[in-house]
Amino acid sequence: MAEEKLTTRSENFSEWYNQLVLKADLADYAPVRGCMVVKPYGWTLWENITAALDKEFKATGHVNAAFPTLIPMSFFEKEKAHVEGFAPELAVVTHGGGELLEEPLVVRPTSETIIGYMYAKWVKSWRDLPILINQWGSVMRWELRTKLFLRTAEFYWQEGHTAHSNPEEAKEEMFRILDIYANFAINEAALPVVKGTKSDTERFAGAQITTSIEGMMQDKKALQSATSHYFGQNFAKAFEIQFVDQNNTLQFCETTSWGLSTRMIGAIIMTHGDDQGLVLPPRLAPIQAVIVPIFKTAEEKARVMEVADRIFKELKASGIRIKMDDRDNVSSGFKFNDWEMRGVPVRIEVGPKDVEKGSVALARRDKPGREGKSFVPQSGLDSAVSSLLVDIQAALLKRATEFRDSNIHEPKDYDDLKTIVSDGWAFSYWCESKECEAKVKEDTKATTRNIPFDQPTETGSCIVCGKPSRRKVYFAKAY
RNA sequence: CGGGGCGUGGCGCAGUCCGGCUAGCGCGCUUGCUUUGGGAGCAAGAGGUCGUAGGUUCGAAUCCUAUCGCCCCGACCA
Repeated sequence: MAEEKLTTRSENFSEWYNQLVLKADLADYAPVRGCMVVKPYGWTLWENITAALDKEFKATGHVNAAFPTLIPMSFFEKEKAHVEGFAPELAVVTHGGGELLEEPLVVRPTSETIIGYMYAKWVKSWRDLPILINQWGSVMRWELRTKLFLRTAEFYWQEGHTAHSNPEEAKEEMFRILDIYANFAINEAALPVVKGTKSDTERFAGAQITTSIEGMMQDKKALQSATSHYFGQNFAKAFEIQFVDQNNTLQFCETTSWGLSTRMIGAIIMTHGDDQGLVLPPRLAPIQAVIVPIFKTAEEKARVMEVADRIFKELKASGIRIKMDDRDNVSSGFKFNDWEMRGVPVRIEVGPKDVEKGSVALARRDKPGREGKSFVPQSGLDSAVSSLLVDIQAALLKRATEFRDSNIHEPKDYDDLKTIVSDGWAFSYWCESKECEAKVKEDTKATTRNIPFDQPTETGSCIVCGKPSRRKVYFAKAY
């Protein structure tokens, strides 16, 4: 329950975020360092996210399965880059049943290895391909610096793992999924994201190509919101995932993996939230509209509740996720603030005056105060609320897109780049060398986020070294 | 891992330097009455091995030793 004012975003963005997560009732700190409890309200939001994605995965031919949490340590040593990437953050089980284990077991930080092992068992012929499996679950990475939803030791996600007979099909899969992520982010979460390819240094451990969607948070830092990887034959060779093709030749598979996590919730918070609290996109909000009845006397209560109950039933019947706040131990003013903290898109106030006039007060969460409040007739309220939800969804995307666009700049020279990334994203030509990337990071703490797919046709020169460059990249400080 | 800070009712803190009666305060919680259109008021209550263990002392939240944990700041990560 919300009881006090939030630290404002301008005072301390990080503190604003920490307080908001707790006060909006999304999650709480668990007794184990770096672990979180996702509370029912936060989990319902996650369920709405998973439902939308799961539908798209299935529509594109994927099926769900479950692989074990524990993975033999030796599996990680089979792919060199993979083990080097993940070794520092593995949690390892050394004992079972009171006995020291012969081989330590890793609590999965991601499942490429065990799934690769299983795929090797399952794939014999080109007829077995492609394999398109997704898993919903949690993974563990021993993080040193944690933050609820953005970086916790254990987090929830989906990981898709596919095996194909040729590189074209595998790459197509990688791009198909990235599109699903981007469309989800834009259309469901109202997050304007950029799609692109990661640089060599930012690539996933063991991948040949990593693509990502990147969003800009209100502090102008970038947040990688989902990734889709093409592995080539790296994991197929490490785990001997082989098939006999139509010409009776033994071939290695081409594999991919892709994931989207509860970090998405962090992106929603930091993109849409304001100083009153959480602001949820209507399509994902656990509660889309809340009714706050207002009355003084028992006689008023009877009249108000009759109308409020009728409205509740009507809106529910029209498919709106609606909540009646009939608590009698807190004031109406408290309820207004409370639901604003939780980010409910629409509030419907019903008081004695509304009963007389046949109206209600509608307040939209994306425009706090008087500006977002209007008085509408009770008749036809279901369609009024439905269209308001659509308006809010669109307004959130528009606002976030304008914010992002007004904070991406093209630097004239290297000094200009330094200035830009101190408070925004820089978009510029880059020669794609590790050296220039490292120099920017050292000078500014900004990293390359991704190289967007949409590129100008003409070439340019690297913003760091001046060498001829084919593509532009986003530089930004990132979470 | 390096640097800084903190452990006292559910939460936020005071008290610790300089040991002393029954460990306080705010918020929240319970009950009752009055309230309710932007974070209500009054009254009466419940709730604490002072992180843990050991030591010094007539007496320890306070002094000593050890230990555990958490938060913040610096190198990797969805």
